[in-house]
Order: sequence, then C-alpha cells, then structure tokens
Amino acid sequence: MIRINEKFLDYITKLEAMDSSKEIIKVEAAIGEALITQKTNVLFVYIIKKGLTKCYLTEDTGNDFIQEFFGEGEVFGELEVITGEFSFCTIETLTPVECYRISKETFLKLIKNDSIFNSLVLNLMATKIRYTALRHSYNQSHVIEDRLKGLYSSVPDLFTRITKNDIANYLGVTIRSLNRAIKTLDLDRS
Amino acid sequence: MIRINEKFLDYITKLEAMDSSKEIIKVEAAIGEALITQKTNVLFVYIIKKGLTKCYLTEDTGNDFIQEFFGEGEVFGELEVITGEFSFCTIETLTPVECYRISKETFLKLIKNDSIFNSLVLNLMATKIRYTALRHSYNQSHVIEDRLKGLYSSVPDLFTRITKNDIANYLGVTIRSLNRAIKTLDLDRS
DNA sequence: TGGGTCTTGGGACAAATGTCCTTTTAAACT
DNA sequence: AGTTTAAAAGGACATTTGTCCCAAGACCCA
Repeated sequence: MIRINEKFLDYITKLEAMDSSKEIIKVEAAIGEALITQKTNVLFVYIIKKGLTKCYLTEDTGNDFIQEFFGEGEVFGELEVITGEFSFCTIETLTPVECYRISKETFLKLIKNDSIFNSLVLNLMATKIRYTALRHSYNQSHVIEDRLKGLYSSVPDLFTRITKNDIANYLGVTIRSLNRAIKTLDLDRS
Repeated sequence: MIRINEKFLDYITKLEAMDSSKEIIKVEAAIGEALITQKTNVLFVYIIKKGLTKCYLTEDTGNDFIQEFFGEGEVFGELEVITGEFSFCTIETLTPVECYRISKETFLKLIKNDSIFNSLVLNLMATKIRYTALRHSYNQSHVIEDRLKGLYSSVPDLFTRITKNDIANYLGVTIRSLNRAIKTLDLDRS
C-alpha cells in the first residue's frame, strides 16, 4: 500500500509558512535518489510534499524487502532521530519528490514544545506499528495470490506506478512468482 | 524474541511509588488470561512487571500469528489509547503475570505533562517499529530453518518456556514444518 | 482396567514458491 | 539505424512448506 498522512502534511505546511528562521525547508530529489541510507546516521526528518518513495531493507542475502511505499504527507527519519540509532532502511524516490526537511534538533524541539506536533508524531508512529503488524501477519498467513489481490484492490493503478520488481520486493516474493500470480488472477488482461 | 524494556519499568515503578491517587495500580493475571482482546476498545495501558505474554493476531483464515512475546517492562495498549482505534491484537498471558495498569486518561495526561514519560513512549514506539520491520523483512527472505536458528540462539531455553504451537505461530509456519526444522537443526537432541 | 482424549512425531503426498535459463519486447544511447 | 541495456514473460525443474493422516505414548477418570 501507499501510505499517506494528510493531517501531518497540513500541519507542516502551516508551520513552514510561519517559519521565518528557515528551520523547515523544502528540498527536491530526482528519481532514484536515496534520501536516507540503511546503516547510516540520520540527521534530518523528511515529510513528503509530492511524489512517491519506497522504504526498503537490504537483507544479508542481498534481497531487498520493501517495507512500504510512502506518498504525500508520510514522514521518515523520525524513528532514527528519536532513538539515535542508525537507519535500518533506505528511502529512495520512485518519482521526482518534493519534501520538507527538518533537522534532528528542530524536530526534537518541536516534539518537546509543540504539543500538537507531538501528538501528530505519536499518532503516526502508532499507525506505522499497526499497519506493519497487520501486513506481517497477513503475509505470513496468505499465499502470494491473496496478497497481490489485496494490494491491487487498494492500488488499482499499481502496475503503472510501480515496477514489477518493486511489487515483488514489497510482497516478499520473486518476480517469477509474482508473474504466476498475475497470470492466475488475470491482472495482465486489464 | 522476547521483548523487554527495563527503562520503562524503572520509571513506572518510580511513578507508582509516588502515586498517592492510585492512578497507577498493580494487577495480576492467571495463565491464559487475555488482557487485551482483538477488535475491542482499549481502556487501559499495561506495563509488565513480571511474567510473559504473547501478542497475537487472529487472521480471517483462523490462523494465529504471534507478533511478539512480551516480557518485563514491555508496554501494550498504548497504540490503541493514542489512536483511539480498536485493538488489532490480543495480549494473552503465558505465565502468571503481574503488571501495572494505567487508565487511558491518565496515560494521555502523563504523555502531555511528563516529558520524560513522553520521551520514553516515543522511544518504545520507535523501537517497536524497528524490530517489527526487521523481523518482517527477515521472515520474508529466510527459510524456516534460519528463522528458527535465529530465534533459538536468542532464547536458548525456548522450548521450555514456550509451547511448540506458539513457536510455530510466531514463526508463521505449521507445527509440521517447525518439527521438520527442529529435526534438521538437531535441536531436539540438546 | 479399559476406554477416552490430548500431545507429539513423523510418513506420504500436494501445493506453493524459488532457481535457472531462454526469449521477447521496449527503451536508451551514440 | 544499429547496439546495448533493462524489463517482462514464462518453461522446466528443485526446494520448501502445507495438508492429511496415522501411530505411540501420557494422562485422566469412572
């Protein structure tokens, strides 16, 4: 699924408009750029204003597993900034992306001093845990075909927006298996 | 793995000791009791003082998938209290359990007014996202045998603490497959 | 004591998924 | 226009995992 977070985007947009000291700035990224890299220190929190990214982990086996696709309003980097640990995933753009960027220090300051901001962060983290858990459970107890069906029904323009490779990595399967499922479900005909 | 959270337990213990208005109370639960039930409203946040619980989802297929085992200091109910949504999992005791219980209102008040508490909650949620994501990715890209090996090495007394059925549900496999993996790894001999 | 029933372990087979490889198509570059 | 590279589709076979079923032991209890 493609995660979005309208509320957060609205709030950040408002903050940015009032921010005279340029603590929240707009940045752009071209296709294929990594905004955060696995196993590195994270200095900024990002909020997507426009565009699509993938959030993925590279396993010791060399396989990439896509955690989620992030769309408008989605936030990343916040986990690492909060815990101070290295990033466990890479965030890479799939389209040209515009986003807001906040430094670690500013983010932590906002959490501390802006109770609305704090509440939004708590909510987005709670939401992340929920959907991650649900998806994990779903993946473990359903076959590829069912997983693809679910994904397709929530993102009807799936195949035009995301490459086969990325879809396969999101479902945690090989392209070969994905192709089989597409065939069985007749999704290639539509 | 069995999750624990020493820091949080310490802080709650301190809070409870100073709490004259009994907003944080100690409760006990017998084996097999459900402290939180999937798809129901959540009125309390719990912190485990002593004992072991499983956190699991029941799928539409009837399969249970165990998200995590929670040990001392681990917190649950906080997600639902923060977002106001129904619980997406069930928390059930595997041993007799003692825990601290905080009402939704008190929990939200603490988050708002106690910045140390707030920070601990942010951290524990960030940690939950991290390990959930890592485990999901690991499960998708490794075979049962590897997953069991990893689990076993992090919980050597696995088989005495947790039933076969629960281990299988944690790994997201059938008991038959678990038995095969145990055999192959020679874990039944030790 | 002799059934019930529950747990455990595993055989035999079926279904799901992965691996390897080839062909085709499409896009990109010079 | 021709060459190169990447993406897509799928055949053939191997491996992994699940399903179904049966047998052995443990425990209860009327």
